[in-house]
Amino acid sequence: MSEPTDCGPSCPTLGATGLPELADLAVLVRSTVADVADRHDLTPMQGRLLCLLLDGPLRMAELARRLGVEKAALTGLVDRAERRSLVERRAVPGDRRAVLVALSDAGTSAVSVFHADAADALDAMLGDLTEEERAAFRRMAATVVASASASASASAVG
Amino acid sequence: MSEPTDCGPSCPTLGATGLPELADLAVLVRSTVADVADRHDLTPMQGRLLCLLLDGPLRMAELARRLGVEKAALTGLVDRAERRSLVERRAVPGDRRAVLVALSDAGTSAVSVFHADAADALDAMLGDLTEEERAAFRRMAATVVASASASASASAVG
DNA sequence: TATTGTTATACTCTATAACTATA
DNA sequence: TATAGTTATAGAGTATAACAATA
Repeated sequence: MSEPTDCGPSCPTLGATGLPELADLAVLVRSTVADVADRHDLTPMQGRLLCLLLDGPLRMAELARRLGVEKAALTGLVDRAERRSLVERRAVPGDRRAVLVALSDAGTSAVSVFHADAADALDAMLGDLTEEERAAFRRMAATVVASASASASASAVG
Repeated sequence: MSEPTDCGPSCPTLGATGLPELADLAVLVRSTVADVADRHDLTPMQGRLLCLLLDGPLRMAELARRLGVEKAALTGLVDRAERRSLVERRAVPGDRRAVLVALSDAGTSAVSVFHADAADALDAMLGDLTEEERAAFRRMAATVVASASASASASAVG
């Protein structure tokens, strides 16, 4: 009989989901954010979409790129968000093919409370770590995300 | 005009997805695991399902609980995995209502390579951290996940 | 011709409610 | 009656391919 969990000295321990700690953490973060979104009557994806628009309107193509979905999928996401009056489509002066997606007033209100609550919930998730650990953890998370973005850009260029 | 990203001294910086570092990290982990699953012709959810069965067969109810989905949703997940010959439904001696879900031979092969590749990919994701940082990071991730599981059990009991 | 976005289609994942079979 | 699981239904999210309009 094989022993699936005994895969060598560097084998990541099987956690709650049978995957490495990092995968378990991601599942936990996801469900935490999903709960917050749910309390604000948003889907998790709508939460992400609205958060991306906090800094200003974006074109469909750019939004799709940042969300990591195909443009055809984004059409549906924006359709549903627009139907719920969270965002609006605007024309781009000078290019009649393009579409700018912007937060509506309702979307702006919704996303500010959602963003604050999500940040609080994720903060609370780290409650068992010391202040120093939390800071280190966030810094390392940011490092990892940044280096991943960097290699993504690099492979897109090269 | 409001400045959505300026929400006070403890405001988590808007990252790649407009959410805190932890949310960005979760998105990154998710997409990394999804890529690995895709290379093995699995959906990410099938990957999780199979990993949970690595330690042995589980009942539908227990599997649903561990995956964090409703039992009705699990029926579909198991249907599709069974249709692809990754898992099989077995009878539970002594309770003819119950169903045990077990890895098939094909599922066992599939999950071992998937699990190893996912672990490697997540390891590689931490490549920009030092050895000590990686260890600390994994330990903190495990702590956070464990304390979340603990409070989940506590609220289920109390 | 190339680019921007939408439509058409098909799937996975998910929840809720109603149901069947068994305990 | 209570529990284990399925069926029915509806909707979100996703990809691929084909398309329209504009550049």
